[in-house]
Amino acid sequence: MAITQSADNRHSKPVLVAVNNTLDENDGLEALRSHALFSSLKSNDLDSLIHQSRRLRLGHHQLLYRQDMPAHHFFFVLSGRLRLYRLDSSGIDRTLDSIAPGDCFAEVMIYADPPRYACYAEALKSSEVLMIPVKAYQELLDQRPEYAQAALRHYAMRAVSRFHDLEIMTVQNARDRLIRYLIDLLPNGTHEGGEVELPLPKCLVASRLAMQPETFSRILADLKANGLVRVNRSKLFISDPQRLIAISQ
Amino acid sequence: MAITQSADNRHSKPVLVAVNNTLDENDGLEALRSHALFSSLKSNDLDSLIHQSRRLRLGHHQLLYRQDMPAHHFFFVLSGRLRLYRLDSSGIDRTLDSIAPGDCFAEVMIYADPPRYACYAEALKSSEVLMIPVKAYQELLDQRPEYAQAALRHYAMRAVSRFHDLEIMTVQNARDRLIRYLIDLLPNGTHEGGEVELPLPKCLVASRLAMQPETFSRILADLKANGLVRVNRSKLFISDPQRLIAISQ
DNA sequence: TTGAGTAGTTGAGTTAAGTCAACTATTCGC
DNA sequence: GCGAATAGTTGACTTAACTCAACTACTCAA
Repeated sequence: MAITQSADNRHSKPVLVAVNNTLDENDGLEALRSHALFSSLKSNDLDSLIHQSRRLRLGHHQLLYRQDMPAHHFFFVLSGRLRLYRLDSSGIDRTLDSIAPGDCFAEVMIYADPPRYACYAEALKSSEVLMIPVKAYQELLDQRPEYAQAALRHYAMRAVSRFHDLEIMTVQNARDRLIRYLIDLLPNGTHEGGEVELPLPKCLVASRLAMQPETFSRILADLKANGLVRVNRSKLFISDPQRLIAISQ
Repeated sequence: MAITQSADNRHSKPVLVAVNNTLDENDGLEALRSHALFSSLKSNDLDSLIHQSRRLRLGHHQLLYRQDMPAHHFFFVLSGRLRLYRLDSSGIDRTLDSIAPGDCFAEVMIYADPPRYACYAEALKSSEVLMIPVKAYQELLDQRPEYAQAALRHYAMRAVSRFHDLEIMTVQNARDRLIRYLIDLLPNGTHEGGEVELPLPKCLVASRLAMQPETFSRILADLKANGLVRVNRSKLFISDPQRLIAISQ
């Protein structure tokens, strides 16, 4: 069955209206089975949850949900990439996070009353997500309270991760914020160099780090000129993270 | 029995060494019973948890725990006030949160492996905290998995709250960050004015908002000169929050 | 109560980062 | 593969915020 959704883009558009395709294909669900939230679930419990979920395709810049909208679903990213952002009273768009395939998100407001999304979520490119009904998950937790431990662990990690994000933002100058952001993207910590891919377009990384796109561009050009990073589109190669850290002081 | 603790202050000192006073006094525990984490606990389960906990007095500037220290306890504030901070590689002290009586904290790393504290915690003035052993709480959750739901709700709220803190920090100028910080301190939202008390000394609020103390002082002086706030030590009176929001654009 | 130490304020000069504008490069839909 | 729209870069100029310094006001403990 077709995915029914209002197809508008950007801030102006209505969002998810109704979706009724059943999830008959099984591809992409291995990642779901190995996610920390679901790996402890008994096979039939997970199957039941998946059965009640829907697969949803999103186009470039398509909005998945709005801030303060009642939250009936949470999401698992099968492919593509999404971003979370908030709009303040003056309508300024503040990017707060990006979500990659294999990530589970939007759980944050589930236990608020009434449950509402804490931000906007939109696709950065064409993406596919699994919509998991909050009600189905809560019923599962009611039946098997031992599953809550995995959820607890997941939330605790998320809180620590946001705490760390906040730490970076208390760094007072733009260059050092950017350097710390890049270091955190390195998979193997600070001892090994490596290639990192910016999880957002540069202008949105700039917004996430509370600086102007021009400032971001200039800082990156300067790091490049000093041989600290090599830049190839959204891919950055950092050969010596220790040197980067050293200059950020 | 006496509280045994190395009594040094500030960054140099060792911390909690051993504590062995039993919690025989009962005052201050009503707040604990009404905390979201514990209010759903059966009376005897909570009593057992309290029985395994210890009351701890902290002096002004005394350190409770260090970042990366194994986390054997989490804490409930009975009186006083604490702050959470991190030290980066250059030793700069970054204040990230303050904790008031009735708050429960340090839970964040409990489910990491190995469980470790994600930051430093120190008393801002003489304070009293309840040290709850992580092990005792985990055993309780193992026995009664239904209790995990309350913990889940608590963590979810914390994650949203950190998310919101992050949003403020993506605001690019110091004045608007300070205004949004003040607005968030108002108990009744933005429609009513009121008096707020800064939860940290001004120099630490400045650090929390990624600005210099001088900048903080100048912005506050300017808001005062424009009749937007009245300042009395750490107490601020905001008569018209809407006007404050209006100028922050 | 006093005096040392910390916290907060104010001024003057400097610098980092924002703004505006012009331009180039890239992406995506047709 | 073309062209419009978006994203990214660079330069010139302006402004917000930092730095350093001098000072005042608290706080706490002897």
